[in-house]
Amino acid sequence: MSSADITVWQLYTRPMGRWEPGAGDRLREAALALYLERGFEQTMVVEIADRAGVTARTFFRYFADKREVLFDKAAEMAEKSSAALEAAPASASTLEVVAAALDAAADLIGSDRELARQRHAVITANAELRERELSKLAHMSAALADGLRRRGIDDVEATLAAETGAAVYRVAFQRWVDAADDLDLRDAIRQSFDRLRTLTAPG
Amino acid sequence: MSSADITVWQLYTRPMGRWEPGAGDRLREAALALYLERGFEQTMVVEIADRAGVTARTFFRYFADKREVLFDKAAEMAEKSSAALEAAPASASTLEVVAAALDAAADLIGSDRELARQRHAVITANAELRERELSKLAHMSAALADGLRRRGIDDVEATLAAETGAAVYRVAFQRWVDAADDLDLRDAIRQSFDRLRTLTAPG
DNA sequence: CCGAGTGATGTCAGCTGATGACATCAGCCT
DNA sequence: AGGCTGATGTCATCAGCTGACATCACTCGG
Repeated sequence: MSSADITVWQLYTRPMGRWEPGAGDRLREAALALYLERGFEQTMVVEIADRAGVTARTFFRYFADKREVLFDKAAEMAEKSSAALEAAPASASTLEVVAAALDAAADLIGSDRELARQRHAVITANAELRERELSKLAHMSAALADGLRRRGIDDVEATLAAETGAAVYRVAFQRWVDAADDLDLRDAIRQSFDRLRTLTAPG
Repeated sequence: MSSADITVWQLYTRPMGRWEPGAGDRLREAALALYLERGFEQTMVVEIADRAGVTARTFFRYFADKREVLFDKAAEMAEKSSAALEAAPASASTLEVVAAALDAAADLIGSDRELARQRHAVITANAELRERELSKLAHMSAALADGLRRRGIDDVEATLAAETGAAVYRVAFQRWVDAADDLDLRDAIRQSFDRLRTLTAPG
């Protein structure tokens, strides 16, 4: 790294240690900012790394690929919702359990809609990122299905319930992001579930 | 291309024309065979091209990327199911229309289970390919939702019905591929729909 | 207080996927 | 015959990604 590449944090906030801590967070912030400014494809990994004050090699030590920098918190979401599913009362119906899991997921990202909007704008603008998002949601769905099976629900019903839950979440999230008023994400999920029941009800 | 790279078809079946026709099909076959033999990541594009008797540059003229060679027929599936949706009687309920669309899709791939199994084995073995498959299914779901909206169904219900249909299809396809007996894909879809109705029914 | 060990990072070399620019040439059309 | 077209080959180049190894501030036991 040449001296011309020294960034602001290096000049002003170098308290101790050989490197500034929090490289992962700096990379996440830098990536989101650049993806917003210039688009995902037009942003090179070395540029993200430069803005974060590290090398491209370090980027790939934190994130498996250029997309993952926007998604690595999704694992946490899957864990929390699985835990909520585990904690649901035994008396709850399959869909009630799924609803509880989605509520827990909503708690995690429902608090900062502006951040969610930025992320969503970047992701919807690029096919590779849309693919990765689908993949993460599918992973969450698979985790939920596993949890349901552990509750003794048979395989087909578990898979179907989890996939349906994912569909409900997708619809609710979209509505929440698009909403002009201050809609609560959990309310959107509940309403989405109600629509599903209407849809599949006879008549 | 050196003479050492000349493949069998070039030696024996060169009837006329500068190049053997059907390069796209040859590339599809070569790719599936190699992905099965050695795995997706371990197969290089140049190897697929060699087996098909073309160069890697030609591979990328037929397919946008290394994954797409397994998926470019999915567009046809989306078209056929959209057409079936269009053709459904006006009296049909939302879910009945979706079911008709899925039936049309099933017609396209339900006839060759062995091919479907090979493709499925390759795809499930690799994360990038699973991502792409989700992406294709999402594309089909979006097309179905569009068709439903054109029928006057409101946005949320259309999206929800299409996503639910995709979930039903996913479950049915998995069961069909795993089945030991000669299950019909369309029957599997119908049964999957029945399970959904049971699931969302009160009680 | 010193020397070995640790861990995060840098440096370097290299492979593979992917793309643009241009050349080639069989077959077709006039 | 001669030019046009379209599919393909050739070449150069870049960006994503990875393995191997070096570096060096910090830590900890002696």
